[in-house]
Amino acid sequence: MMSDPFDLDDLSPEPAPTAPAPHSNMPPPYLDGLNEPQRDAVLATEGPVLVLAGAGTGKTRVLTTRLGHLMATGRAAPWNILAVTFTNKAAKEMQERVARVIGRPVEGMWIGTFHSICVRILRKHAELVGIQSNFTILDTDDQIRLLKQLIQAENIDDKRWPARALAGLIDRWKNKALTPDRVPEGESYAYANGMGGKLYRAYQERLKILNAADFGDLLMHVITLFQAHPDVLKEYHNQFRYILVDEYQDTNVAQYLWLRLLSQASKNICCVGDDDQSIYGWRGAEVGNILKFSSDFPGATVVRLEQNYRSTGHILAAASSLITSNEGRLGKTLWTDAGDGEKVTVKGVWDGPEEARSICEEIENLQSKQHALSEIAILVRTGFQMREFEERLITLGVPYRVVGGPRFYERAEIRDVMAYLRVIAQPDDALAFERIVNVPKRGLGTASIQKVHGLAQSHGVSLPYAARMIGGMDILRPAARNKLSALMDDFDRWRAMLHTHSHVEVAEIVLEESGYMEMWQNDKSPDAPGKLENVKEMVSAMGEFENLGGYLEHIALVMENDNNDTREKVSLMTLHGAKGLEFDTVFLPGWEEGLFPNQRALDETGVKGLEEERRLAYVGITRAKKKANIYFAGNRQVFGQWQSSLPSRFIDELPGDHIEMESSQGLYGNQRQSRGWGDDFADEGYFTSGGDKYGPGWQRAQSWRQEQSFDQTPHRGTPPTITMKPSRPKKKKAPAPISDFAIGERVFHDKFGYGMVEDVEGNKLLVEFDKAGAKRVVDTFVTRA
DNA sequence: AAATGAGCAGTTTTT
DNA sequence: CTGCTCATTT
Repeated sequence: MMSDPFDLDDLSPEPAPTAPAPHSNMPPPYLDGLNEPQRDAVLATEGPVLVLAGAGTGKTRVLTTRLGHLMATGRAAPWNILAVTFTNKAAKEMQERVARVIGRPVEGMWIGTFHSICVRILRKHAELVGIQSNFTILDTDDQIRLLKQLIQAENIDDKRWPARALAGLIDRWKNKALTPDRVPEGESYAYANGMGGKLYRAYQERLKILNAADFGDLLMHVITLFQAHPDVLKEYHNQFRYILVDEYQDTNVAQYLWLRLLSQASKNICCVGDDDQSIYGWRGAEVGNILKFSSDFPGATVVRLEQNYRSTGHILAAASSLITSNEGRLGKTLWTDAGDGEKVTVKGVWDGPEEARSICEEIENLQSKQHALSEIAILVRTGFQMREFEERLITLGVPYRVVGGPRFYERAEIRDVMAYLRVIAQPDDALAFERIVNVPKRGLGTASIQKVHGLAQSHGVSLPYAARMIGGMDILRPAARNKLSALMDDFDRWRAMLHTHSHVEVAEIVLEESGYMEMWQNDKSPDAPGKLENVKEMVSAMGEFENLGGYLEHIALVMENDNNDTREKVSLMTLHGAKGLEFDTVFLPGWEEGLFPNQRALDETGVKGLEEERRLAYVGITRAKKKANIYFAGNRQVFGQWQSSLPSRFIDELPGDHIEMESSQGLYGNQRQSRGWGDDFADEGYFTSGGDKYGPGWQRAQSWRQEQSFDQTPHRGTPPTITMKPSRPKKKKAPAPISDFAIGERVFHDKFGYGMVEDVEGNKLLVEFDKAGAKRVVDTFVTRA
């Protein structure tokens, strides 16, 4: 056992600060295969360290090896280490990979998201910040509903001043760790003529009464706690000797303060990040944090990881060159020894639908060449772009998955079930009670609940408590009163069952007896079956938890929708969702001015916004291991309006040597003479800003525009779809197997819902869907209804 | 208290 | 063109 460098059992309780490595004459085996800077990053254990880890440079490997190294050399016991991430996924991955490095599961190490670690700390010291240890965690939905009540209580027109806006404002304050009394005077005026601050204060008061905290509070309360109670902070100083932070470029002010407080004694803080991949500025992330790391943490060691193990040369060159257009970078140049590979292609197409056809056709092509679908991704800038790809993929019968749709726990049905369970677990949970008091419909509408609210207020009791009181009073109409009393009795009965039944059984009984399951069973909408599935899945997942409380905490903070669907699928997601992922082949559609860079980002934050969009482009390209395909369309339907669009300025910024310009078939060789586009756009002054305006990228885009020599004026209603349609060679496919669906049959489709088969052609069906209208679908995508 | 219709806004997203 | 909220009906 002495030969095991990770033998933690031998650790003395007070590890010597500079314990020698177990094999002092020989580098420990876990350093094998690390390059020079990676080793530096692992071995620089003491003092502040910033690891600038470019895309695909082995960041996670460095992080986990570093953790292993700290333990192997006896510098720290697992519980002396705090490792913070942003997402549960990242935390989980780190946990697993550390286990792999040290060859056994890690126990006692604090690995988790900022939020989950804060909850852990807060549960211990909640009273010191004015709440109780069993506080509930509110999500955005609860937050909005609560704020709405407060806004209405102040007689503010919630149409003019939506609760959403106030929630955003409060979030921004919390992101900066500004408690109500620290909000700058002027900022209060950003909402309802100066009511912002007052409402914020009222909201915080209300949360205390409800014994609840929202996501922002989790961090802010811990900061307040540490600032007001140095003795508590000291406990954590003693415990956390080494702190590691992943994705440091995404931290906000509050997180930065939090980290500074925790690291101020040991100074051993290691932050890993990439300023070029900072894409969350709009939600409070401060690129500034990573840019000023060295001055924030004096004496910091900075290590750059620049050797990329993911992509081939042309891809890296294109991305690197693009990102140099940004100012104020820490500077990094990715390189690879993997060879040039294929150039990045840039392809112009006529319009959105053609873009979808072109990309999906290429995907079919790759599929026929035995490329794995799981190694192909379509990365869009905004959600609405997904639709045309989905439709196209469905028609072609290419399996796909949408990554990062609505979170599992954000779905209405999941939140309903949670609310039921919360009311059972915590009888005074007013928000949960309010959510499900009339779900399913029990004749307890807003009018009745308003009266219960009134009673609760006048007696200073919780809403559920007042609901129980009101049964013996003459406030509600008898019908409503009886319904409410019956419901309250049900709650008591179900609660009592927790002593005699397992929590899974109780959940099943509650959902059955409350009529909740029945409600969805009777629902004829296309997504009702899916919702029932989700509910069942949720209940079965409960079995993995000891008790209801543990489950509720998990679902509030951690629940992820891991699709345990392992079928080969194309991934469809936003660029944001793609960060940290990689694929052999990546399609990047919609590189058009206004869409990408997004006009709104430009309007709202100007150059800052533009640079963030550019980083997003950089993230997009660097997801590709072997091939990146960029697309732009000349016309696009946005909100039902056809608009002509210009190729993105990012296309102009790509280096000519590393890209290949393609044009859609049939768009070449048009007889008509160049007029229109190029000139018009020049007139609009689009290409008149910036230095290298007439670079190779411009010429390519320009010549493309000339090839599109249609009789078309920009900004006109509908594009002339007629003669311009490129005549694509028809694919010759083997005759499709005959479907066993018959005309007139009722079918169900995951996406389009219920419908009737109108026609059958091979394995493709023409279905008239009740909601979605007529669609062509492949028979394997529908089931008999 | 539920069912229709008008009106309107409409990025990116984790916890 | 959606998909949602709110107000007006029944």
